Amino acid sequence: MASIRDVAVRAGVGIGTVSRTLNNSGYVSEETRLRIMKAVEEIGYKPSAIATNMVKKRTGIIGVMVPNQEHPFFAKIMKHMEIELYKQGYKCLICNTLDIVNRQKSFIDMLDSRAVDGIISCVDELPDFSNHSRGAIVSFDRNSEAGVPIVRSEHEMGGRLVAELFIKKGCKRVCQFTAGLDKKRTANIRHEVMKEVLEEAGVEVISIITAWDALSYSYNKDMVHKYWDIIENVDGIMTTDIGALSCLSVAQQKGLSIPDDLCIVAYDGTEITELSYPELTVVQQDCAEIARKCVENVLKMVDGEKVPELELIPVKLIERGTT
Amino acid sequence: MASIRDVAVRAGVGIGTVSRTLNNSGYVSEETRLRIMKAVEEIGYKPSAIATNMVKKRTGIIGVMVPNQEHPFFAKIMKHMEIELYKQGYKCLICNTLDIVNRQKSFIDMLDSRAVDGIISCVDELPDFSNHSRGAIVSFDRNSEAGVPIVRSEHEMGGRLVAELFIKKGCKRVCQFTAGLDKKRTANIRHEVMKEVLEEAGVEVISIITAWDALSYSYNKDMVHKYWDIIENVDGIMTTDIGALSCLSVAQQKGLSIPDDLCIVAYDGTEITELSYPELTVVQQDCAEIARKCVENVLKMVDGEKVPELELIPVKLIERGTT
DNA sequence: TTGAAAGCGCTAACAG
DNA sequence: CTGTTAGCGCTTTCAA
Repeated sequence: MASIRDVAVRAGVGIGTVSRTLNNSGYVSEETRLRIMKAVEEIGYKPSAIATNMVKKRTGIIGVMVPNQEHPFFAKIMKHMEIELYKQGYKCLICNTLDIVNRQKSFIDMLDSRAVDGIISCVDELPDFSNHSRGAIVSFDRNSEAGVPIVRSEHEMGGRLVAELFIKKGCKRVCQFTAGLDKKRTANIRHEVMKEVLEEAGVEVISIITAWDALSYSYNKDMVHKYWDIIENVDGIMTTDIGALSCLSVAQQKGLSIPDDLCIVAYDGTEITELSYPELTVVQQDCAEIARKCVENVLKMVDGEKVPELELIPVKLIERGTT
Repeated sequence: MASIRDVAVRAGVGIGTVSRTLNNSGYVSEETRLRIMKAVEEIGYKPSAIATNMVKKRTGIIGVMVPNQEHPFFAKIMKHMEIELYKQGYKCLICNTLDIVNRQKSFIDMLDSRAVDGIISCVDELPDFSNHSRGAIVSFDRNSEAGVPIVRSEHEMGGRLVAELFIKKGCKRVCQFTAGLDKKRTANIRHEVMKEVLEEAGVEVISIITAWDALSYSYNKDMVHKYWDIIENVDGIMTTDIGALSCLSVAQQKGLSIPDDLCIVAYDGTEITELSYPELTVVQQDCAEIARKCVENVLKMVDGEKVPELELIPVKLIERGTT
């Protein structure tokens, strides 16, 4: 593999001059520039990114860690992150944690080994950072407890919007599937807030705790069947996209009329919610903006700048056919 | 940032010895090993991956290039690739081409600059490789024309399975949405074969050419509406998951009874096809196996081994509620 | 067993 | 304007 030295020899110049022309830094006479470019062309020289990394102590790579990139929400977020990183001249390395601690750990380790310049992470609990350089790391959608800056949707607003919609529709008994009501986990905030607002208005709220985040579509459907005796006795339900689609599907199968018998609201609002009939009413997270903000902040941290501890991205209620 | 030299000084040994202990290569006495590990611990030393790359001339990174990672099929494939690469000790860098040539090009360039050890690619036409080292690159699901080895589903079988199913169901007029009938594009093979088998059996086939691959869910629905006068006059339709879901949704909206009025078969068979009611009948691609094979082959190429020009992965027909 | 030395390919002073 | 030199942090001979 040709190196910068080969080019220098061929063009009859020093390697410094070659470096300067290639990087457009410092002065190079037009004549030698041409000679060098010709040599580059002739021997098909391509600079080694690895060697540049060595000198610059940067790889230009940001790692993105999500539970499962196949999940529509994460797939969408990641796509936008890659696009945003590309705009900024960075590359995007991925890790599906699959809720396996070892995977998280080995990914985080890449920060220490400087294999990546920074990390954008979405895991419930980051490993203990006490032994780590801490480096450039931002978290999104989940809490970290480790003093890592976080970017997330304004789930307080989301929960309130859903509650108000249910009230407007005259619902009296509402059910929500949630991974818990512990506010430490940011995704639970919407459920907690919805519950508060609804109960204040005299609406009964039933919270079913499940591993609802599981990508497994069949798991979601199983849950709907399992709790059907509850669901068929409520007039409103809120859960994530996949869960909502499962509810709709099972409800139709059981002969319910949507939204007359049951109002369904999907949280996340990825495109799959437009594929059912009727289309789902959703609270939509602004994935593009979340991604943009994460990238902006992690790159600031790479450059040693400070970033806010918390960034809130507004959500949007879109009323469609299930309410 | 502590370097191997700092460790050596602290432990009172040479850097070679430190390297040997850390990599478990060569002889090191238990005593000095302990001393070195202690020093490592004390100064919190973490080896620099960049420096190792420099000397090994490898990054341990494989690039994966797809049109759009948000698309359910690619999201699934990529997840399995990441998992498979992780198993083999490799990391996974992503690129959404978004059908932008510059993006493809700059990604492929990483092979030349040795920023990645190999590439797994899914684009219609790879850039001209005449100026490239060619390196370790495999293609999946799409043709390349560049002599790049390819891994893909056995779409011939897929097309035949769908055709036979339509025949079994007594369909007389079948419609398919396709990006073309040109067999050079591997995704078209199934459409071409289905058409042949069906016409041989006396079934009329209508092929509608669209940019059906577009992720845009709304685009898919628009197409269904646009060609509704055709669709309402056929008794069978085959297209990809998202297209099929769109058809089902619109058909239900128009009051058709599925599958009595219209049989729908989705090609790809990702999990979203289980979320509708009725669930979609599908031809399912084996994403995990495609991913496994791609990884296996690209890593072989990284090691200089030869791999087959073409690997065919069987598909599976799953009859559900829309046929 | 272990230390010293020679690179890996490039960038960034620095001296002409 | 341009060539030389000194590393970047690590692995790997090669002697000792």
